[in-house]
Amino acid sequence: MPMSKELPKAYEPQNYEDVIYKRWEDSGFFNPDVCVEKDVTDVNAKPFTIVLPPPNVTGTLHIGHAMMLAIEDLMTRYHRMKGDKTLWLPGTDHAAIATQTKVEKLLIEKGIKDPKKELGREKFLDEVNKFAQASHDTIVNQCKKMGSSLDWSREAFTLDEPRNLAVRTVFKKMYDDGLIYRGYRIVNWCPRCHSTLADDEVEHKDQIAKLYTFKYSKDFPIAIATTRPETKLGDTAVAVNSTDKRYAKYIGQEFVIKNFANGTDLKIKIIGDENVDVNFGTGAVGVTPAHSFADYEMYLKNNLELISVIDEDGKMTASAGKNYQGLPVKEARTKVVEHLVANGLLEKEEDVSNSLSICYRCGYAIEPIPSKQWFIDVNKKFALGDSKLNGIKTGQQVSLKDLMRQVVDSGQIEIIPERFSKTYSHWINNLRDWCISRQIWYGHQIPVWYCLMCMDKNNGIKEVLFHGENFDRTLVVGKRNSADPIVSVNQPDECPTCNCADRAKLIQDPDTLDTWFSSGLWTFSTLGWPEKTVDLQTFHPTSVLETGYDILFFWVARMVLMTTYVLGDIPFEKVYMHGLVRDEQGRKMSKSLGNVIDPLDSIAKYGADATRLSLLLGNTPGNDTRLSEEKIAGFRNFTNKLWNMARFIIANSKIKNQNSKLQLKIQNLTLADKWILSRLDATVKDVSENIENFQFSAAGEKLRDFTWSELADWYLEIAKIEGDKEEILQYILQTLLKLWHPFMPFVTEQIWSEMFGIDRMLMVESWPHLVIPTVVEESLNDFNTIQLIITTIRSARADNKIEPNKKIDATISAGAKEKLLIENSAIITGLARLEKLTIEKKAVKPENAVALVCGDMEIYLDLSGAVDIEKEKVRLTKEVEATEKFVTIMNNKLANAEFVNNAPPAVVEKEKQKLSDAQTKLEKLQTQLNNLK
RNA sequence: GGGCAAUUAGCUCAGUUGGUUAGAGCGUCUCGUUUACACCGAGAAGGUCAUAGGUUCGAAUCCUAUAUUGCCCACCA
Repeated sequence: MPMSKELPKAYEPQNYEDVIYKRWEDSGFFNPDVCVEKDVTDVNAKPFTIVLPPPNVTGTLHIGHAMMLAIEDLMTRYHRMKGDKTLWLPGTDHAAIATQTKVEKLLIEKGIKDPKKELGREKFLDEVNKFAQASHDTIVNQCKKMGSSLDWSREAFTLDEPRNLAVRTVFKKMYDDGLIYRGYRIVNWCPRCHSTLADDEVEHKDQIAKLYTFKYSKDFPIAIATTRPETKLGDTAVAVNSTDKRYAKYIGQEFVIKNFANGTDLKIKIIGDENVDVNFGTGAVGVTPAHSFADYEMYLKNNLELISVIDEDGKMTASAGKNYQGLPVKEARTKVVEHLVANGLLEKEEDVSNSLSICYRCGYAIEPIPSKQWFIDVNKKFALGDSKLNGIKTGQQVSLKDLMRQVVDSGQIEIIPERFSKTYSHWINNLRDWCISRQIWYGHQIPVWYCLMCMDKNNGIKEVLFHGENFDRTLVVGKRNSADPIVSVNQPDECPTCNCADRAKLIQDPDTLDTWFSSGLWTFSTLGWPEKTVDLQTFHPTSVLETGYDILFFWVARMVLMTTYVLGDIPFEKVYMHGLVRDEQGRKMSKSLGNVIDPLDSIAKYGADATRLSLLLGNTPGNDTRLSEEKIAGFRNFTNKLWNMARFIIANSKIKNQNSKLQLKIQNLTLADKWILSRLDATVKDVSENIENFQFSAAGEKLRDFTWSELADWYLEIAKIEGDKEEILQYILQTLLKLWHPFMPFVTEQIWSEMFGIDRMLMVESWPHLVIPTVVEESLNDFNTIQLIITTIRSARADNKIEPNKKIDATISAGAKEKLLIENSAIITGLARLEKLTIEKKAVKPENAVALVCGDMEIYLDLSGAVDIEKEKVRLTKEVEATEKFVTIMNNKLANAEFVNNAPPAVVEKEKQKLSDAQTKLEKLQTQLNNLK
């Protein structure tokens, strides 16, 4: 492959990106089983695994996903180059409620009024699957556009057959261990989604509500306050604090209110409860066991009656009386209030702020209603099988909560940033049993069957068994004598109780599982569990789980729960949490605000590399970050800068380096060479460390600073002056491309291929190591001296408005540094644009020269009368003042015995050096100032 | 109501265990078509690190209050 020396002047990402991705993919190197011949072959290659947090198949990826992909690809590419056996495993999530809701909406827009009813379960699911497939394809394409080096051969879906088997297997195991149970209790119900929600799927929105204070009837002795008068039709008690002198005497009494609010009769028992706040409202609470979690607790404690007055559609039930039956809650509220007013029962109506519970998927108000549902018991103790958990023995009695808490407390799982560990612990402490059944069709159907034969032989107890539109809602069946349903991984052939083998009599629970049940298994279900696969053995526990802090509870905690329970092991060693991507004003990006940055647009306009950099740099772990188009454009500029640096180096290189096994000759290096190499080494070291420590932004910033401010601004310019640098420039460029590759894979790979052809891919090159055995501290200082001289002269030129093209003469009085300056005078002359440079040991000020202080040297510039003496005086005076101030501060500091005695000697020594430097400088400045006068 | 965070240059943010005369990018100003790059180069201006106390030889950094902002959790009816 001949070297192309004519690279285009500007880097145009769209000309290369797709081609490069295809080349990567075709190479097979995304798959860790495909080996690469490495310079250093590590037979014991360490596995490094990340599972991709599966994006929901509800649509397309947003910029937050792009950030996730950028960070994970960075880690993946870094570890791959380091020689680890690196797997980044892709997949998508069926996102049950979200996807079903979305498809329903789309079908309604298409003109189907009630999609579920009109299509039926099977046809409706066909529609959902079609949508999910299309969405999946878009997502995969977007991942590729971002340059994600995912191993597509292992792709998984939370609802595919292998994952379904994992779900069924875990369900059965949990049921057998007594951790899954079916119970009748208050659940969060979304009347719009027609399903239960887990506690953490409920969001809270602050609102101003009306608080009504009233009595049930004229004869009732206690007034109560409520924001939901319509629920009072289901009240069965009034709770007061037993220490409350006003009401204590009533505790234990029962009152009957005839035809409350023209609805129904109420039987109210007065109970004492310590949780009632004497100072809020009237100090008395109407207890509605069926529609309040708190009241439900009182119901259990006090053996009250439970009357359900709101149904699954958010409408009043028959129990509320026939005047209310079928009314939406808001209308019922109005009606109750009207009654209270009309009968003089309302004592007060005031505005209070409280929080409204809403569904996190659709925003609709949640109703707490009693319902029979499946739950996971998080407090029940069970014997843990094989334990690889720190501090928990095999066979030990533990609860799921114990497991979740222990692995983080013990440090076996590290959460980054650390503060999220606290949030996590707090959440676990407040965790209640997890309601896992959902009354929707899209998802893993619960692996439970009921035998109709057994149920027919009922003992007279009736209950509504199932929910759901399509299921016969009037199906009222008896409780089986044997209370246990049939829980099985696969459809049972016969009923173990009555032995009937008629499959038609065995009906499966129509409900599906919470989507997080299946995503909780993600780290091991994707690796083939419940089969004992090589993948599972090799890649589990995974190394890092990288995700947004917004799903710490939903997902991260659930994975910890499931994995510790099922495998007795942790799902991942580290959790790295990134923040949200916001717009330039700090607002959330949303379609309605029109402030969305679509990653695909950004890639099309600025390239995938620039898009990635804008998401990787300038932020810190766990903190939200603001993104603007200007920021992305800035990084586009940088990719172009790198391109042009490479263009320059390649164009000036005579070396046809086909194998890149470049042996740098460390002898015969100039000062600048030593400097840049030691800076490069330091950069390699810093960048590696930063990446290992999850400081991706810091890593990228250091790399950028090296690339732009040191390599481009200084060394490349020096290389033009000193010449004969092909070898070292090649070395630097190659190393630099490797370092940048995890951040911006496309442009680096493209440059690499311009140098070596397409047969050798940068993606699988070895991560660079250090070349200079020891850091040459002296070289660094010496080079800094040269830099300082050049900047000082440049600055003086600018201050005195010397034309950039006009060359001037300079004399440097250098003392001990004379030799150094003579050796590097070409650099100084070139970069400071000098005609003639004279270096002397002793200061002799030429005629018409302006004098500058530069460290412990003096510089005289022949500006041929261009100097503005007055301006120069002002400048010098300012500098004298600043230096004087500093000298004073340092003098005081060093005169302070306590500082000298207490501070570490190294610090004191450093301060002394600073002072003496400053004093030398001050003397010279003052002399110069005096000379001007 | 409880908890967590943030408050540093005009803007966006760094500042890793207390030892800096407090940094970067963008923006601003001045100058510039030097054959890698105007998606560029050179130079410059700009901050009493929210406020008030305290600890310390030494505080942007640790502690205590206060203010403002954001987020999370929570059954005050």
